[in-house]
Amino acid sequence: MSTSGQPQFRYTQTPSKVLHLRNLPWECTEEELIDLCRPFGKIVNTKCNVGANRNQAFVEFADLNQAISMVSYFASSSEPAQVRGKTVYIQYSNRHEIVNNKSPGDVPGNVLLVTIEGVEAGDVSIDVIHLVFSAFGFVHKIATFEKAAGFQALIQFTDSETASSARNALDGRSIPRYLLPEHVGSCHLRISYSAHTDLNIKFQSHRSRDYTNPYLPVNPTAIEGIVQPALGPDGKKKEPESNVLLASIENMQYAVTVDVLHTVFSAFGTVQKIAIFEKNGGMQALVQYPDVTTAAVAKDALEGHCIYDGGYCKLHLSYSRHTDLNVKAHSDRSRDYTVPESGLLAVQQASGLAAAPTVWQNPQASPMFPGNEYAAAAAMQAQVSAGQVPSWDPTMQAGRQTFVSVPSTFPGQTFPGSSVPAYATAATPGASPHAQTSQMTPGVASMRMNQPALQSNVRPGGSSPGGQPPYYGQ
DNA sequence: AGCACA
Repeated sequence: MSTSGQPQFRYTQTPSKVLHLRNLPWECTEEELIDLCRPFGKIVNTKCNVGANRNQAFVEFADLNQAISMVSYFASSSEPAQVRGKTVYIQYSNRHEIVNNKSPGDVPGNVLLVTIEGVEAGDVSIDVIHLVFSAFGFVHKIATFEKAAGFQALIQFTDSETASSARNALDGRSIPRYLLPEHVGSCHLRISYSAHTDLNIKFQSHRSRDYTNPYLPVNPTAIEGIVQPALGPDGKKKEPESNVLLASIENMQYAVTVDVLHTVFSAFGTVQKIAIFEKNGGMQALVQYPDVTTAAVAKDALEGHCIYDGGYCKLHLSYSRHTDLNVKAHSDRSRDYTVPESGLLAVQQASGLAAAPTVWQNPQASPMFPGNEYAAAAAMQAQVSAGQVPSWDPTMQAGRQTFVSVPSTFPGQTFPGSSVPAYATAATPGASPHAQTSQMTPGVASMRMNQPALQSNVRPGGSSPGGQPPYYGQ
């Protein structure tokens, strides 16, 4: 192996339509780069701020001859190539195309996604973050959260120019030591752009702030130092009740889709919204009912039971801190049943249930969250605990079905004497068998859906469900 | 002033 450590520079370089530019001024912008290169041809790609000093760049021309013309021009010119008065050295790159130029996080926006490496959430207060980023302009909102990647913050500026200046100045830098606790070692900021334009901050808390709205209520449970979970009679932590249940699914041998969950949870009342997300390699879901009472009944009835026989897809339920999920109306990871849908609408109206378009609070919730599930989730409800951050993956949209059938071929799925479809459809929110909930007690092997009601409804997808009712074994 | 990204 060559271990000299000295790069072997080639003095005769193979022409490439990609040019390597050095000695650029600090944080040279793409615009400055393009201004320099544009006279020689069509620029199809760039990569700026490359190298340890971020003073190198690559430019890719559409045509090799254009690159050659630029190199040739400056090779024979008495005036060197310059940016901001600095001489720029140009040579052919040793690669022939620029790859992976712009990840989603490189597309500028007014909201930054900041990962603070090497710290825990408690080490960097939101006030410190605010202080650091306010140097570049008015910070509108901040939402912080913890993810596998570390402690992260979404920081909303007025515009992408302000956000860019903050990013350019702070990316890769560290928060000044005097702002941090003693025990914190290095703490580098990794900054990219979020796809968000406006964060949805519900409370002022130690996790989230909205500096544009001083009257926003303070979330008492989210204030640092006041977090003291209520204790139940048995002395165990008692989580506050909620109309939204957090379901974690254990031993998930089979697919658990939004539709499966809707079927299961509709047995206890109208399911308004569902969001499925991954957590620590497992699967969790948030299920929203209209009221706490219904959620409580569902929680008690379903806790510890399995969706499928054989101990598969065992449910564990707790109350979420959410009260109103902000989810895509139709995706394979989430569903908002309060949003009228063609086909559904007719059924709902026919059954006397007003399809209330006013309930659709978040027409903006659908747009792209390119892979930034943490970001999307954070904005969903900024004060949410890290353990309950829903996410969804809009990239999965392409292959989604409107209604996915419950698989009908689960081994060991016993349901004696029943061939009744397991479907509670999105069209049957009113068909929920409250009257039956008393039967839905643990220990009962089969906890059936309201079968007549279910059968009376036609699924929008039109296909005949081949599945059997979910089985709630112990 | 000397080649990114995963």
